[in-house]
Amino acid sequence: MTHIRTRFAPSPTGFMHVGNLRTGLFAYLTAKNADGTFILRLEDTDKSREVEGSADHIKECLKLLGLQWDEGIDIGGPHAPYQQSQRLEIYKQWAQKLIDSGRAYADPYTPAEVQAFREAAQKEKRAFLYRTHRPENPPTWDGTTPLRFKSEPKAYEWNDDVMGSLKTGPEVVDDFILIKSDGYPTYNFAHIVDDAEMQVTHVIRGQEFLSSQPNYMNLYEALGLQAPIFATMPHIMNEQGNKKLGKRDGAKDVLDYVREGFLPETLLSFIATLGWNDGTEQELFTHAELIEKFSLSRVQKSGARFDEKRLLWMNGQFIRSLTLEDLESRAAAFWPVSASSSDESYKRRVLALAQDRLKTLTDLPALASFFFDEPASDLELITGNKQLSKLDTADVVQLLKTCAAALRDTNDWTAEAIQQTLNTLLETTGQKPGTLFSLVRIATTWAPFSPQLNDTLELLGKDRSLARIDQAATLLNQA
RNA sequence: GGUCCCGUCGUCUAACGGUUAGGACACCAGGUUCUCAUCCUGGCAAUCGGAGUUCGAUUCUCCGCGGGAUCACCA
Repeated sequence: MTHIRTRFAPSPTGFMHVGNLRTGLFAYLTAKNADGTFILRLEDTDKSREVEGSADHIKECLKLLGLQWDEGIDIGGPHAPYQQSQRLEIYKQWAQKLIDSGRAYADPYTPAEVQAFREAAQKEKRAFLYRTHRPENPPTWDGTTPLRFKSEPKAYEWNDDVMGSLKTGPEVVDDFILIKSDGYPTYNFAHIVDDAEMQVTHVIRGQEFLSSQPNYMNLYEALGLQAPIFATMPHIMNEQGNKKLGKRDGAKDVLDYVREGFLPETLLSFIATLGWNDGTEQELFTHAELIEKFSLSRVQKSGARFDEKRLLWMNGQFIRSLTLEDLESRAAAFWPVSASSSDESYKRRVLALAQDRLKTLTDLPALASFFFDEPASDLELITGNKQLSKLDTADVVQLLKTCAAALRDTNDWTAEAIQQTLNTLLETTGQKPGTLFSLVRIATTWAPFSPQLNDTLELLGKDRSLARIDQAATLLNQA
């Protein structure tokens, strides 16, 4: 069994979205499932598109999901450097091999001239092929013009670990640029050199590269290299399902999801199951389970649509699976400002009541602010209530006073004792739970929804609960 | 337009050529002495079309149709 080595090789041209990250995740899982090596390489060969801070962003995203690389930028390794802009000499050496063997030549055309060829082809509704314009006596390459690969077109048939058996005709193989006129290699050249030097065994990448695959195989042959195993990931489609997920149209920064209260565990499980399943009916996976169960052969061939509803559900599931202590540390950044003066044990009790209700951590303020702030009263909650609107205002006030009195006499202020009192009130007042409980709930929280009444009152405390009920009675009297 | 890939409920998906085509999300209905959730129960809902191979095709082949990708001195 050969030692599996995979790599994730993003370019630092902006933020990562779930599509990018999934490619990285599957490369990571392929390696880790086989006790292999996961490499992080930075493909920064296009200086004009480079975005400041992207490299840090990429590393942050990987670390967030626990995708620690074994070799790569920052940490180095036996094939350092892992940043392409620092490997220019290596590409030049490999390029020289191709020049020497007559498989690379200086491209004498200006960009405008190539563009003219392209447009002519387009006009005739043909695919553009550079090699039909290949110069007969190209000048010696001096590094000021692009260096092109001289292809040897042929048909290919190969196996892809995800897509299965694939084949193409010779018409798709073309001469492509190896080294740009600025001295940097193209992706097409650099990644092949690096994968060979770094002994990458499995090349895992998105479907957008499928059509250039024959070119790569032609280059492998020209370089005398054995091609690695290929695994092509299907696209993740946008919410409408009509386009590959991309930054231009709505794809979100992965870190934005964290800012919006999604757990890293959710993101990991969600991204993994977008196009992969383990063949059982399991829906949620931990990091360890993914490593254990992942296999490329169970990756879907067709594109999967990004479904935010499912993400939301999954996040709720993971939130509920956390211990209270864990949830508390995750929630730290999401409390309403009014909670800042509250102590940790109180906040923890609030969380215990909110845990079942959270879909994202950003829901916290809406769910719990009345535990910290005095809520603004909203009589609409009473007048718009189906049960309560049947009663006269005077009756409602009287009811509140009766409740306040009974609760005031409740000495042991626990959820159990409060429930006892509330049950007794049901009997003495003859009201239905839907009327009585709703009234007290609204009077003490002024929220459209809240945790169970006895738990809410217990946590608010006796004094605060009674004060709010009294105030509600006063307010209604004035209305 | 050329080339390549893909095609099971609305969505994500399961099904050695033999299943009443299964699960999950979403949605709908009911239950859990109050709201909102959670949780539980039930419901709705799919093999793109046509040929062929076969005793038998979601599954294999071909032709359509539909969707996507690609055709850069971007990756």
